[in-house]
Amino acid sequence: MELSIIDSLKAGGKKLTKARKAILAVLEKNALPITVAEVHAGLVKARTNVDLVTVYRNLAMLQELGLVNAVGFHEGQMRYEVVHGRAHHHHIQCRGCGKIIDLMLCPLKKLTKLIEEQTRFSVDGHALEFFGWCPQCR
Amino acid sequence: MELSIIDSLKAGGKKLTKARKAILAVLEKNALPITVAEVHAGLVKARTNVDLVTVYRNLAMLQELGLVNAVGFHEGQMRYEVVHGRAHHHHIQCRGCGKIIDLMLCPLKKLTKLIEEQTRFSVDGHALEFFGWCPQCR
DNA sequence: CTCTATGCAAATAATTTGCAAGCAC
DNA sequence: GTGCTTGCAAATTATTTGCATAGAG
Repeated sequence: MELSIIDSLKAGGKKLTKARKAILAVLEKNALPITVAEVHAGLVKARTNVDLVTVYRNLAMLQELGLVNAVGFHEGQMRYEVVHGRAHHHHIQCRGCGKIIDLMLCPLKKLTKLIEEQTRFSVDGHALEFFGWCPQCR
Repeated sequence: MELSIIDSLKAGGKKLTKARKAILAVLEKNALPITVAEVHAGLVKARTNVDLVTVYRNLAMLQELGLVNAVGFHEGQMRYEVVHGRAHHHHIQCRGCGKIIDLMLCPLKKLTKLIEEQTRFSVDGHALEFFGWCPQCR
């Protein structure tokens, strides 16, 4: 059985602050991974005053606890999405307009085993993103 | 048949300068993807004076021509590797020491087709990196 | 000789750090 | 009350841009 977000915070010795509730709310409202600036903008729009630095610190903390996922599209910045309650998945981004779409698939289970045997690493994660051109941009 | 690096530069209307030769030499000496700072350090060590800005500009240009590949490990900076003469492949990085290893495999050919059908994107690339702990760090 | 490429300075953008005050538990 | 959290200011790091000069073809 899976811990709730709040339980996971407690288990990590973290407090449930106004800032954290608000940041999680913004992330949960957005299905797709968003930038730190977009999280912050979402907080401002919700009339929640949270410093940008606090957003950075909490996203890093939530990532350590495994509650959010960092996604990099080679944009010069990271994007974040909530993990909780969602199936493992990947994304594709349009090189034209930057649009992102969820891909509810992952072909890497078997491969991970193989890599562990070949490299002697213990593999505990992977990043997989696709790039291309969306119907509007191509 | 594949164009040589020099021919690819010519085809792109680019000049073969001392800086470019030196940057490509540094990249070719390193089998694994290296950071911009590491490219620059390699130039300095080879007693080639090339400004860091020139390194940035040339890596961007070489990437546009498809001669180098940008790899992101969520480190806050990009890494680059030469494409020329190498088989398509991916990497794994140790979360402890940062060590990178080549993985000479790619399981994504069929999946790409499927994604194109499902999303109506035309897919022209992907990024796939693995993370874990190397034998020394785990 | 012409047009691209480079160096230098400076700007921008993303992210991190230090420290005193605030708030959750 | 105590210690984790936050805000604010400032530092750091990565990357980009403007412009005059240098160099490849």
